[in-house]
Amino acid sequence: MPHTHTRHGSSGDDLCSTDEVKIFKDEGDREDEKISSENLLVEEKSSLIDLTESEEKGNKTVRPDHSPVFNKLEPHTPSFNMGYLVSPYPYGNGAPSGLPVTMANKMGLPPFFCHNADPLTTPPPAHCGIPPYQLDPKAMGLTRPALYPFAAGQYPYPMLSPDMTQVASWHTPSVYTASSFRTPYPTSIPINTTLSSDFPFRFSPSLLPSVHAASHHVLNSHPAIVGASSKQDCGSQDPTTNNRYPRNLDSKNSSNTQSIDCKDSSNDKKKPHIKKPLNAFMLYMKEMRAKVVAECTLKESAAINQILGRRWHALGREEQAKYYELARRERQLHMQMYPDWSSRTNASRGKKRKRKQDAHDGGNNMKKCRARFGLDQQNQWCKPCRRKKKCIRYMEAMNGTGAIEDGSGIDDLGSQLSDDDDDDDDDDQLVGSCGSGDESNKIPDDDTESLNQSISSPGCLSGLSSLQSPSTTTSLASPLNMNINPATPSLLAVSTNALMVPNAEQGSSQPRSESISASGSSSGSTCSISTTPNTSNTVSPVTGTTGPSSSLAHERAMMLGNRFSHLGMGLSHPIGSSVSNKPDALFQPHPSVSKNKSSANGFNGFSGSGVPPKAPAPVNVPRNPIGANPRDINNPLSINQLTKRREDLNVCSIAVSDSKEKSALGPTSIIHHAAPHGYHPHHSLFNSSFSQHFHQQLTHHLAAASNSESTILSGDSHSINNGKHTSSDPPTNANNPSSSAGSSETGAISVS
DNA sequence: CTTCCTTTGAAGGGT
DNA sequence: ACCCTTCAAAGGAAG
Repeated sequence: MPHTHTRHGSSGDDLCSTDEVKIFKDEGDREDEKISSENLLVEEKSSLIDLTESEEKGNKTVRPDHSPVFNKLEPHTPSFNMGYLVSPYPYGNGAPSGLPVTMANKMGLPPFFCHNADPLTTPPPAHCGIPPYQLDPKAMGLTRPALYPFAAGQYPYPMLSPDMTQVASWHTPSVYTASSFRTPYPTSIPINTTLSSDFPFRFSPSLLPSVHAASHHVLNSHPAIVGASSKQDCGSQDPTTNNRYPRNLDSKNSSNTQSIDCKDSSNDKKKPHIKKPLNAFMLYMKEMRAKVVAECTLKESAAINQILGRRWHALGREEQAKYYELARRERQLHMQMYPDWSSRTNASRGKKRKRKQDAHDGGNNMKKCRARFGLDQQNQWCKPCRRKKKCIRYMEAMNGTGAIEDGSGIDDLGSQLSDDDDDDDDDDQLVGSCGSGDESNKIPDDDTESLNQSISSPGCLSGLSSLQSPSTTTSLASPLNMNINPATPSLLAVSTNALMVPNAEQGSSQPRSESISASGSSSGSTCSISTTPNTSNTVSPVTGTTGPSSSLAHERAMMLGNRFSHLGMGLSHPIGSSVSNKPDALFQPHPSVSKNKSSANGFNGFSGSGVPPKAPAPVNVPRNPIGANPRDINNPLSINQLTKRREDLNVCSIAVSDSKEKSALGPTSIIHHAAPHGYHPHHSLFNSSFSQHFHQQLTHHLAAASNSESTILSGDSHSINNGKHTSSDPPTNANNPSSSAGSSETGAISVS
């Protein structure tokens, strides 16, 4: 519900786009009220409302005291709940932790977060073993947790000293030089210094300290502006702007948007690129990214984002509410700062749009590796190609976009198609798995297509995930559910089913077996992953026997390993993880359904299988929000691939694959087996043992599987699922009555 | 050097 | 009203 589909058309008038508030209004507000004593969130909200109203009335300059909250920003006010006296970024690397102290506590931020019990002094979470530096209270004003001392490109995890440097440089413009921090609001905009206090964390991180030390920072640093001043490139530092801060620009941003802007608006240099205010999730991401990076050793943002997305869903409603609140404030502030600004302004960068479209049309290079090396040599494919990200997307584009002119697209399409029929087959299956299937399929597939399209996500994979994602239907905050199968624990299953079914039902030209196989092998998310090429030929996906067999099997095994590792990894919640003090939603048996948090829903899937049957199977287990389900195979494959631990698994999986084929079984068997063991709250344990276990299981299955794969699969899935997930399976099966193998696999997948 | 990837949410435009 | 698209952050990877 966070994103209840309440259209904000009017949002413009109503700055407060109360969407979030509305969202949580029912439950969230109540909860907030409950906890209001703690964090005064309610007050804030109300104050915000007032603020908003008053603001709407037109006084942008006069806002100082509107928000008690902001007033609370007063550095020395430990009680402050929403403001960020401390750098919002717990990590020296600049990852924001916009969480208010109280929030931080709730969210389980590491103790050091509140290190001296003085929020102000809170050192940047030297998460990862880096001892929090001691702040000199005297220096408080000056000192600020190393906010952005590092180059954006760096995630200097062990960032420690930065503080010192930062402190030293605090007053110097250079502070922001390399910072990822955004540019300040243009001074042109009349900003009341008091306003500084009003800045929500995103705006304020650097600003907060400013309350004491330098209000001037405030004036200059609105992150939203990627100012014309930004890079030297444009060379046009806005004269009006304080020169000291022009460099605040995020290097990346500056490079990207900026350059564009500069070129485009070379004429009007002064037009700074005003960025969109960050939404709740973005704020969350910004804050948690570093943490995730540290935990997972991932660096690839895409993968990290996937994890973050899961965590976001796993996040308690309250916590989310806070972020929504922050986001709302930020929007408000942004509105105030730039009354004339509209997203369309930035949207003017239609170029990007065109580019994307072009990409869809012509992404020749998408299959480059494929075309070049062929299926046989997948190991030589580039990583994306292996993941089939683009390929998938491409296919989706083809299918989704009305097959792109079939004939017309012949250039690219034709070439590609011609290039790799094999690939296409694969992709087709992928597509099929994704639900779009062939054009032939697609045509009839209104539903499917709609699904795909509705899924804004570019890739099939993402599509699935997004599909899974409550956001499309429900949000985390929302009681999810909404699904076909409330009971279905597995997003994947759901998504898969949803996508798949239409094809199957519509009697697509393709044999159902294919679609199933695709789903099975790929197991959904797997669209990307498993899209193993061979599936096209195989009657049953499971049968690794057909086709590219060894290499494919090998790769598939790897994929499985990766994915599986991912279960342990990305999702794994490090014990020490700051994500939440409260039992990790992801890995805890479902706390209390009573709590009725959406987040709770998140784990159901996992808990469902992972949690010992003893747990009363929530009858109506809502569908897991995207990523909420740790076992969601759909989740970031890339994550696994990027992870260290993954390597181990890969090795295992590889070995296994060498042993031969049947990787397809992997997912199912593995997952199911894992489940029986029950979920170990200690994810470390889970991880470590998990890989071994995984390997063993996989081996076993490989050995045994040769015979009765389908049988085993179905058996496993059902046996395992019988507890909570059974419900999930049935639909799948029901949907895919056709092939036992498919169903079994699907079921297996659904487990995840 | 630019774009992609990936996530969710907000917002605007189009139908 | 609904759907679709773009953009916001981030940083590695690929083109």
